[in-house]
Amino acid sequence: MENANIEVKRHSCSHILAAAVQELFKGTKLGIGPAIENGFYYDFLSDHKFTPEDLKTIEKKMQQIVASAQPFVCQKVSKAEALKIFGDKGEEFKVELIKELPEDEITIYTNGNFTDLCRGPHMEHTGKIKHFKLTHTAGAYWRGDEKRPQMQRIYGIAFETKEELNDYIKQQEEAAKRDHRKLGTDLKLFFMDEDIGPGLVLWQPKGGMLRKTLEDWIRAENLKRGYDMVFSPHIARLHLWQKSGHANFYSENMFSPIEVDDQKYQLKPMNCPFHISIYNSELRSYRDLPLRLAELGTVYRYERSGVMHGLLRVRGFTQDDAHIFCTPEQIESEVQACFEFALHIFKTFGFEKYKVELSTWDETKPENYTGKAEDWHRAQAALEDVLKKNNIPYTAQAGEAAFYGPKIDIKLIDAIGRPWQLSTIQFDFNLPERFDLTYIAKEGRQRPLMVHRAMLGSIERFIGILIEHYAGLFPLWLALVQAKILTLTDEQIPFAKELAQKMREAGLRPELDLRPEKLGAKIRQAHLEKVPYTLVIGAKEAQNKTATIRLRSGKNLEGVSVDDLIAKLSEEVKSFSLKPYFN
RNA sequence: GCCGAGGUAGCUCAAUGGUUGAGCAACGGUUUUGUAAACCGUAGGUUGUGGGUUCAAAUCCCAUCCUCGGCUCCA
Repeated sequence: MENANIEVKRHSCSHILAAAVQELFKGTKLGIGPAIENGFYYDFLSDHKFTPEDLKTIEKKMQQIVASAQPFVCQKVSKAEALKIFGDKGEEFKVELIKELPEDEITIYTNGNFTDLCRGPHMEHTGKIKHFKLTHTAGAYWRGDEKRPQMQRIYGIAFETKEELNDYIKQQEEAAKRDHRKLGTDLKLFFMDEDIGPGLVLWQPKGGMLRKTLEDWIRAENLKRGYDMVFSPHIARLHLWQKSGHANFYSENMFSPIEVDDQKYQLKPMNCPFHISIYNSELRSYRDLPLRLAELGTVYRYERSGVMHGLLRVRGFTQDDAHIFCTPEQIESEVQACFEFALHIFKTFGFEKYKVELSTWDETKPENYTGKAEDWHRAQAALEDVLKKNNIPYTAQAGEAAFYGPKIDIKLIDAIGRPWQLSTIQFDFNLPERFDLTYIAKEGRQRPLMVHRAMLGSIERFIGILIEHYAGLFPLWLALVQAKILTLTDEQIPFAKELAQKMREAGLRPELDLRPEKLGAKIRQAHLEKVPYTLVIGAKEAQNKTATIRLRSGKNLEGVSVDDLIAKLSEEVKSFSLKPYFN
């Protein structure tokens, strides 16, 4: 009830915004202005460039419209009348929309001097909307088509109460604090260098440790599940990509070829053709299947310059890629295993907010796809089945499959609510044909099915998401530095070093802070570095071979014996626990 | 790629046409310290890069690179 109401209010807000803009900037043409999550926007075409100062002026004008409590008047008009009304005003975009409306009767809403094409409903008058704020402007193509004119979009937020509005603003500020780009700099994890190039990541030692830990883990998980680890080069003859078809249908996303000895080589945008070559390097029997080839494969893709985003969208990244070659009978169990793998990952890292999408073909246009209809049906049924069996809510996206096969995608929501794709399980009916993959079965030569899958998606993106998910407070097994050992005076240096060595020997990652600083300063430093456990070593501790553990919460545990400390920490690491053992 | 906003010390920011500055970090010294910042000092910059206007440019203009917010596209 309340929700429906706020939607209406947000939508009314966009009308008030448009009214204010048209009054302040004569000749501004209107695009569309819907309600969105948390607010609204309106698209405008104007010679004037809207600045942040303009937003303040527009907001003031909006407040005036609110104060004058103009009624929203709904009128039903014929299509012809509507075309005349908006045509006379020169609202070419509205005219285009009206022409496409199937109905003959069209509703328009008027408040004050402002009239807009609109399905409604609205509040009874403009005075009902109080708690809104214009936030930012952006460019947006008319109807999302980059060949059409680009308009200026003004975004705003709107809530029922002032408290909700302020809470939202505060929440956005909190989210900004856990932005992985900010934490990446603060915690010295990674950075980009102008001299190296956009979308190309440099990992500093702390970020490198995090990455190595994650990579070791995912390798081990792959091996547990019957994958074989392979390696492949970063470039290959352009010929390979012509054979695979990438040079044709994927060229927009590829770096230009490199010429060597009159031969063209291509930086790899994908790992598939390499794994296929490995498959083809031996004569395969049905007994070899399923064959699961996995690689942390670094790929390079040309991303348009405006789309890079920290670690979440880069030009060079490492996929935890694998290709499964199997018989038709093995599809169900392989898909099930992949999906369980994905769920295991999400559970391990404590991800709860994600959405699953099933993309299938458009049954009416089989000519747009490669592969046999029976393979499509079987694969799609297997994908759908596994989602149903596991009771996973999902969005079915008919017609969204790639031309080469159906897929399941899992997207995670970042700190400010944007979705990012991580896991994907895709069938590929194209490459086995192109590379003439076969295996020998009782019935003779058969074509294997191929499943392409990435679980983390890419190491870069996954770490970006992890940083935001934990706000930099990594669980012990992933923590760059697991315990920071602080000495009170120089007297304790030998014991501190001994403790650090014992921890290292147990496979833990300690770091020493032996500076002649006050304890408070060292504590503060360790806190800012978001170290899970801070170990304070004074005369007492050195004498008794103990440590005082300061937790992230600020709580202290005194007199913990070195052996107990190491045993518990090792246990915590081994269990991949999301909760600290000492708390 | 497109629209818009930006780029000043390692980090966060100040300086609106008139000698680039502060805090933190770094370095040197003093302090040997019990739970979120000890004190004094030193060094650090071709203001992203290239060009132009001007007696004079971080500041104005042009180009270019990079970053950010979106659009479009995607792991």
